[in-house]
Order: sequence, then C-alpha cells, then structure tokens
Amino acid sequence: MPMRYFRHQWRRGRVGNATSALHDFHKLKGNFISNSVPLPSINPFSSFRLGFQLASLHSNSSSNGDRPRSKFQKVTNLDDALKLFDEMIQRRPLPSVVQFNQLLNAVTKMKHFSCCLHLFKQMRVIGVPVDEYSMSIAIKCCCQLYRTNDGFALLGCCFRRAVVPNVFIFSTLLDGLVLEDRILEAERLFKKLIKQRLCEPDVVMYSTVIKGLCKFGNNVMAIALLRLMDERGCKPNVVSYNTIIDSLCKDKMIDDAFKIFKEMVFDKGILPNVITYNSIICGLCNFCRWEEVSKMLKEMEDEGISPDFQTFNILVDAFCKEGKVDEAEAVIDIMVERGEVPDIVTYSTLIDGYCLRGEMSKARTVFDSLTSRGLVPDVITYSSLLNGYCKNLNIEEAMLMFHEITKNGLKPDIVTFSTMLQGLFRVGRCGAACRLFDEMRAQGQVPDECTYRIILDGLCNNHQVEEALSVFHLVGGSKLNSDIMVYTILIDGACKCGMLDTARNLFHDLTVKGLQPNVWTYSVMISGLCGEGLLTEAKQLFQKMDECGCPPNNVTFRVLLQGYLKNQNYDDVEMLLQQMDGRGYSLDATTLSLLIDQVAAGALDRSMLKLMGRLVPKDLMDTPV
DNA sequence: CTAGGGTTAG
Repeated sequence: MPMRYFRHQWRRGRVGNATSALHDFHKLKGNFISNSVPLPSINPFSSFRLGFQLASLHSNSSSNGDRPRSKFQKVTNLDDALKLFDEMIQRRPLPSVVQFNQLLNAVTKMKHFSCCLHLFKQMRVIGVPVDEYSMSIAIKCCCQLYRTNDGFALLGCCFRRAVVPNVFIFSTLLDGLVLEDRILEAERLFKKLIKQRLCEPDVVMYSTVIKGLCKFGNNVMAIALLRLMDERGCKPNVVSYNTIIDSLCKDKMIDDAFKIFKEMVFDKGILPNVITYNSIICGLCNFCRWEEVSKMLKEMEDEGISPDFQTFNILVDAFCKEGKVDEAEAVIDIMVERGEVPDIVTYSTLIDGYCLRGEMSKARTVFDSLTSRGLVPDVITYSSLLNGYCKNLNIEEAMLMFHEITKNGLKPDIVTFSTMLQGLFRVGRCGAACRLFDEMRAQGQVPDECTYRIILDGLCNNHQVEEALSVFHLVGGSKLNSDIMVYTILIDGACKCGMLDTARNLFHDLTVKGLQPNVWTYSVMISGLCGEGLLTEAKQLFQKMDECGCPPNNVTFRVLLQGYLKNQNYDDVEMLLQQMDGRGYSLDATTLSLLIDQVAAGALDRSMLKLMGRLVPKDLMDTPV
C-alpha cells in the first residue's frame, strides 16, 4: 500500500488517516505553513551517543536456545521445500501428517502463502489426513493473502472432516478479519465463540481482538478488554501490553502509553522488551520529545535490552526529519559498529533527510554508494531521490531519475507518478504533467485520491481552475469527489482566480453532500471572502466555526486579520488579537508586519503593541521585521 | 514432534 505521501503517518496502516491528510495539506499549501516546531539549539542526543558507545562494549550475543531441528523445519528455500514434498508423496507408506505439517509451516515462514495452499490442496487430493495443525496453517495462508473468506470455507471443511476447530484456528481467523479491517465481524465472531463456548479464549486470542480494537482507534475498549481478560483469569502478557502501548503512541497519547507501561512493569511485574521500547521511542520521536527519548534509551541500556535494527532506523528517521542528517549518519555508524547491517530503508531515509535539506549532491552520493554496499535501490529509493529533485525544482534531474527506474527493470508506482506530476506542476509544466498522467493510466496505474489532489491543486496553482473543475465534474460521484481536501483545493483555487461565486457554490455543495468542512476549508473560504472585501460575510463564517465544533486555528485568525488590515477595517483587530492571546496562538511575520505598518501609519493605536509583542513567537524575535 | 497475537521505515 503506498504510504509515502506523508512524512508523518501517525496512524500508519489504520482505518482513516485524517491527520496525515492534514499534514499532506501542509505540504501542498506551502503558503500556510508557519507553525513548524522549533529545533532545540543544543544537540539533544549528545548524552546518549556516549550511551551507545558504552553499550557497544556489551557483547551482542544471540540467544542460543536452539533445539535440534528436523529436516522439514530446516528447509530455507522454496525449491528444496517443493522437492522434499514431491519426494514425500512418493513414499509408501506416506509420511506422517506431522512431517507434512512441519514442511507446510516452513513454507509459510518463507511467506510463500499461495504455494503453501497449493501443497495443502495436493495433500488432500492424495489423501493425506489433515488435522488441526494443517488446517490452521492453511487458514493462516488464506488470511495472509487477504482471503479470509476462503479461510472460513476451510473452517467448513474442518467440520466435515471431523477436525475440531480450536483456539489456534479461531485466533487465526480473527486475525484475518482484523487484517482486512473487518473489525465488526471480528468482534461478532469473538463474542459468538465465548457465548457458544466454541473455545476458551487464551492470551493470544484476547491480544488479537485487542489489536483489532486498537486498529479501529478504540483504545478505551482495548484497555477494557485487557482488564476483562485479567478478571477472567487470563493474564495479559507483554504482547497484550505492547499492542496497547503502541496504539496509544500512534494516537498521540504518549502519556497514557506511559501509564500503561508503568502498570505493566510495576503492578503486573511484566518486563518490557525491545518492541515495547521501540514503540515508545517512536512515539516520542514523533513529538520531538528528545529528552525522554534519551531517557528511554538509557533505561533500555540499564535493563540490559539492546537497541535493535529497528531502534536505530527509528532514530535515523527522527534525526532526518529534524534536518539533523549528521546525527543520522552518526547513528548509522554506531549501528554498524554494533554489528547491525543498515538496509535499503535506512539509506533511503538518509537520502530523504538530505533531500529535505536541499543537499541534493549528498543525497546523490548516498544513492550512488548503495551498489558498493551490496544494496539494490528499489522503486521507493528512486522515488525519494526523484522527490528531492522535484522539491528542489531540478525537474530535469527528476525526469532522468524517473526514466532510470524503468531502465533498471523496475516499475514506477503510483507514488512515483504522483511525485513526478507534482514536480511538473510546480514548475508550471502542465502540458507535460497531463501527458504523464495519461501515460500513468496507460500503464495501468489507477490514480488515488492523492494523485487526484495533486492534479487539481496543480491545475489551480497554474491558473487553470476551469480545467480543474472539469476534471472534478468528470470524476463525478466517485469517492474522490467526496473528499474534503479536494473541495478545499478547488475552493482555494477558485478564490485565488477571483471566481468567488464558484467557491461559494462549492462550499455550499459540500454541506449538501454531508461533508464536514475542516479548519482549512473555512480558512480558505474566509481568505477568499476577505480578498473580495466581503468582511461581514467572512466574519459571519468565522463565528460559525466555533458553533460547528471546528474552532478557528492560528491560520484562520491570521487570514481574517490580514483581511481586515488590507481592507482598512480596524474595528475588530484588537478583539481578534485578544482572542488569539487567550487561545495561546501566535502571529506570523507577514501579519505582524502588516500590523506594525498600521501602527506606524497611525491607523492602529500604539497601545496594541504590547499585545502584539506577546503574540510574537520567540524565533521570530531574532529576525528583524 | 507440527499451528495463532505485538515494534520501525524510505
């Protein structure tokens, strides 16, 4: 699933992603960005870099609890497995079902699910008796292939074959439902299992349902189930807790995550593991809570838990997003020192970090070094670099990159195309963009809502609002047209081209469609009204926001303020500033300079300067206005 | 003897 549009993907892989969409909008609308998180001036990681080096003195011994393995479990490549299978079915008498199960399991571990299903089918044809074990493996394969319904069909076979489905089989099916986002069905099945006493749920089954609830964003219910299982005598373990901790972190509820973490450790005496720490560290990184990240790393070390490959990748990513590529490089060095091998993701992240800083030649150097490291760039790596070139307006180099993908036997995916489209629009090459769009569809890539937004936004920004509207109407009633972002883009485009009536109609349309305007939609509409001098209407809309449960944010206030100032309407300015102060909002450079101009011109009273001063963020103080 | 659940990422 392409998830690369957004740098901050709090709810990765979950149902709904409103937050990421907002972030995307941030990216699309550079003109609105002004509340970036200030970087700490001191290096927050200096303390634990030392920590890593100390930790690296510990030997990196792997656990050695390996029992002797049968030859069926030892098979590590598919060809060997298939050969062995053929040999097994020739034998008379046939090998036991246990041996077949071991082989099936080995194939599943290699993630060759459809192959495993094929073997399973053959077993049944030949008449190897299948049991609970083979059934659960086969069902797992169905589920992993997003064919949970086929899994249920196999469950039917269980009954016919007098195989009694057990807690393993039902857990697998529940997991399949969760994987396909069929949470309600999962809940229903779970309740049925308990009510009809079809099996006694154990810790794995409870954890699976907890995962489902978390995936649906229902942390409260997930925690309730955690309590319930405990009450029913099924002790939650570290996995049950990790599931919830991770979910809370993804939902920005880090402090709740800490609460559950402490409960796990201090009340239940369950030891956290590296996964627990990775979840929390990742959550903290997403919020730039560096000191706590540092603390957690220290704590890990004290507990004798080594950071693993994923811990390092999280840190590399965090540093890159903060623009601290040198630190990211340092983490990679430590990683190597400790015997972990950075993979293509690690380096792609690094490339992205350099691109973000506009250091394209360094990004390129990393890219070019991949082959010598024995790594093969994939589509995503190419797209990262391509994205960098686009963002830094080097469209020629981006195009070269784009062609390089096909030359190397890879297929540009929907994200690659969308990135390239965005780049072309950004430099005003609409014709080329439209041709690329045709090529994309010719290659069988179906544009998604993000591609669609890029195209509409691109057209609008190049003064082709009519064109954008006709694309919009062409797509008609599809789900693409039930997207609040799309409406916001069009409303913005229409406003900027002086088509206020069109903008108003669109704004009206979306309420008719039952779509809820968000704070951006309101801001864009208010900005448009102000641009036409319709201050009363703008003010009315602004006041409606609180009533509609969509309170104005920083941007809305600035937009309205600018509207007042540019239209020489000074009556409400002080009131707005006071409201901003009350809500803890701040002024950006543009609005501030407009205000100061008016004070200088005598249109605004000097007494307001004090209020303005309070609204200026610290980092703006340093730069002269 | 053999089967089910939790982490990161471009």
